[in-house]
Amino acid sequence: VKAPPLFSGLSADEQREILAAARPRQLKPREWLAEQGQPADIFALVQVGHLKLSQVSAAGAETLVRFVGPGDCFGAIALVPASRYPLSAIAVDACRALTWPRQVSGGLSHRIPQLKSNIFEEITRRMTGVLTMAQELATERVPQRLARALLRLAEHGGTVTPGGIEISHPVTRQELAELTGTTLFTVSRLMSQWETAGLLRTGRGAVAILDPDGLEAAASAENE
Amino acid sequence: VKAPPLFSGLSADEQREILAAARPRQLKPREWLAEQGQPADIFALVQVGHLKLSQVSAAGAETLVRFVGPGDCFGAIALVPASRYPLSAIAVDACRALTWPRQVSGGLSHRIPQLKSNIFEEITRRMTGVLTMAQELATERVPQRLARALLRLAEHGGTVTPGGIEISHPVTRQELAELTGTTLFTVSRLMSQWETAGLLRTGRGAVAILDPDGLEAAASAENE
DNA sequence: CGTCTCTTTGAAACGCGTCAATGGCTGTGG
DNA sequence: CCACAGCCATTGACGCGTTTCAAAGAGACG
Repeated sequence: VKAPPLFSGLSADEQREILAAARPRQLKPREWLAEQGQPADIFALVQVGHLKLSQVSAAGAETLVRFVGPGDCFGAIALVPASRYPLSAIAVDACRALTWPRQVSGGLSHRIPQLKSNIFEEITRRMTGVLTMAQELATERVPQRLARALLRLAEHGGTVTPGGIEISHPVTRQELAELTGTTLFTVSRLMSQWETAGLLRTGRGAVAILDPDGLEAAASAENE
Repeated sequence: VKAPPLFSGLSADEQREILAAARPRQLKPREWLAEQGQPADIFALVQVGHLKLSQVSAAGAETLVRFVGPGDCFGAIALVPASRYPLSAIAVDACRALTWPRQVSGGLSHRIPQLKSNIFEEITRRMTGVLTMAQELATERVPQRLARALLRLAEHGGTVTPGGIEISHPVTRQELAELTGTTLFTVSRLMSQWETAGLLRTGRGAVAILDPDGLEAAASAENE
């Protein structure tokens, strides 16, 4: 496990102080770490496993915002007083995370300005990510959005194997659909098409990308 | 002009210090304040007029993210070292804004932690805004997205007149289309439909909402 | 008064959502 | 060890919402 970007620029003493204040937590698959609409109590850093962040609209539609893997943090909004989570965080596999209650994280980020800056930087990174996501939803077609989503998943949390880049956590068609703003049917159709074209391999809840460049081409192609 | 949320919780002295460090700037319509991809040099607070924040994708498609009106700030990313603007800021009408170069805003936010917290809070607010925007793009139909976008514009920067709530800056069909992820044709069709239904009044680059509740109903209706 | 930008409306094509039915993998209990 | 139940995935047919393309009208501005 390498040092997460959250700790960059911090002295060993500071890192120790932060770690000492953390409360480790184990999560079973499908267990909730945060619930949309509830007070934003904790800030968390995932060490092992993956969370999925999803949002349900007033109409009841579910959207998947992103996956949070080892070294990624979640819940920066907990640093803002009296805030509530805009989305829910659910473990997709067995998970270990460090958590800091609001009071503690607030105190730490106050005492260690560099930590606050790191979280600030992380937030702006996330912001540009969400912006490009919105951009794609607004302007691109389903095949391109799906291809890009797969490439991002592979790049962010993929493990390289002889058989291609495997996405290192379970992903269902339904989840890919919620991530790209489409239906599981369309996802299924596109992925079997790509599988016969030799671009990727799929299993139940698993995806491996064989030909990233080919997918990239599918992502930028205007017409099939 | 009332105090912007950016200054909340700051002492008069602190506010004076911040204002003293600002560089006022005048913008003509269509003038650029920031350009996507360029180093994020300045943080800005709009006093008069409106900016539009828009993003162009690699494919050349243009998306409108939001409008920035009096009291709103822009460019929090300038507080992050070596960052670049993820979008462009362009004046839609005559504009006056206070601007702080990166060095200055960085120093101020370092010296005045409350200012940094305010900007942090603003960022998280923007984040949840962009998240619901993505949510809507992913799950809702064009009429609902457009109705909501109009209601938001009216709520955020609308002026109440005897003839309804007017959106206080020029907005073209094209811009509404870029805001909602559709085409100006569809926007035009929907708006003339709503105009004959008595929900709103339109002119060239102007919109006034007559019946917010009616629009709200159109926004939540599953089928027409 | 002419030009440019913004807007309207129509008709046709198509992407993709929707519904329905089937098939396969996984884990569980007899 | 086999059978069942439940979840996940596949595939087809159909219909509707939107985009696309074309062409013309209406304000605004110099």
